[in-house]
Amino acid sequence: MGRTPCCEKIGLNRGKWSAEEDDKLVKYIKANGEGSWRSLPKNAGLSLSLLGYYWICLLRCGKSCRLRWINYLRADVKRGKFTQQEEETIVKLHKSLGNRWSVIASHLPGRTDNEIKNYWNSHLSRTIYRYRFISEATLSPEDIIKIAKNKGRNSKNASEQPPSSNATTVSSSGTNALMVSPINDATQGMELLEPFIEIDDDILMQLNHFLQDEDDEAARCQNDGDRLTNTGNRTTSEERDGGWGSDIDMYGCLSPIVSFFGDDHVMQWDHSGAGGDINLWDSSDLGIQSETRHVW
DNA sequence: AACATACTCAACCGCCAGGAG
DNA sequence: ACTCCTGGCGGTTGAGTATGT
Repeated sequence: MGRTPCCEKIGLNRGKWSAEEDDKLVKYIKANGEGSWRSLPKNAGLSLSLLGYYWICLLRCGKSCRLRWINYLRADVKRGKFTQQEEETIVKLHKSLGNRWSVIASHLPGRTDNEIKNYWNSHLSRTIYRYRFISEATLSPEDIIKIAKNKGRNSKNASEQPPSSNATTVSSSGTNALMVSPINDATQGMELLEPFIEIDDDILMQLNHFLQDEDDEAARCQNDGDRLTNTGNRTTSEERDGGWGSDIDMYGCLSPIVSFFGDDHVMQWDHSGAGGDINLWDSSDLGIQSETRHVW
């Protein structure tokens, strides 16, 4: 015999909770305490409705009652916008704990796991993935939050403040061999709305190899006495490779996978599967300029 | 003004662990 | 030892809303 469901699927009252239902639930729990969720709907009177001449049975599921109480009706539930400190705590804890929302919530008094999960999914996660390459090495929680606030459908709005530029410049040394200019260079006037996908480790590795190759090539060019134009602490790519260079600025996951922002153009790359080629194209140039690179 | 698109978040779903019998 | 029940958790959905075109 299989498990009986927590509640009957037929005759359930679903959807938004009415003020009347909230009132009944609060009064019942204040009188009888939490627990016994299965029997609570009936005991609390969250079950009977008069329809014409008939009493009909529309039970709230016990789990639904529990969720409503825990997430919204409890006296100690804090509502409203997350503070800067709370956001930083979420980012830090998520980095170490992952999607263990209840544990994260235990560090944020008054916040529920559901609320934190929603906030993460709608505000912070996309930023993390878009800026994964940068964030893993260089972005502080504060920067991630600032970027998250700067993104969204209003991202074209010039009144929005770009994120801070400190701590976002990395040298071209290191595993990723990236030279990243200050974030605000890239976010100004940029559309950050494209759908994202998570970059898996395989893609990461391939991209890292690709970037390493590019960096090596740049080093060879310098050794060979190629004339490179330096702008501040980075080098433009325009004078070599016909525009495809290693000293590129990478800012995240534009569709389909990731984009690079050079000095005045956007480069995207497409991934054709495990190993093989990636296709680069300059999306800021309507005349499709593309190049295929073998990366494995 | 109307429509399309993107975003938010309350609520639901299925799974799992632990306890009771 | 086994079954069943309950509470708890994380993932997902979809209605409502905001914003862009």
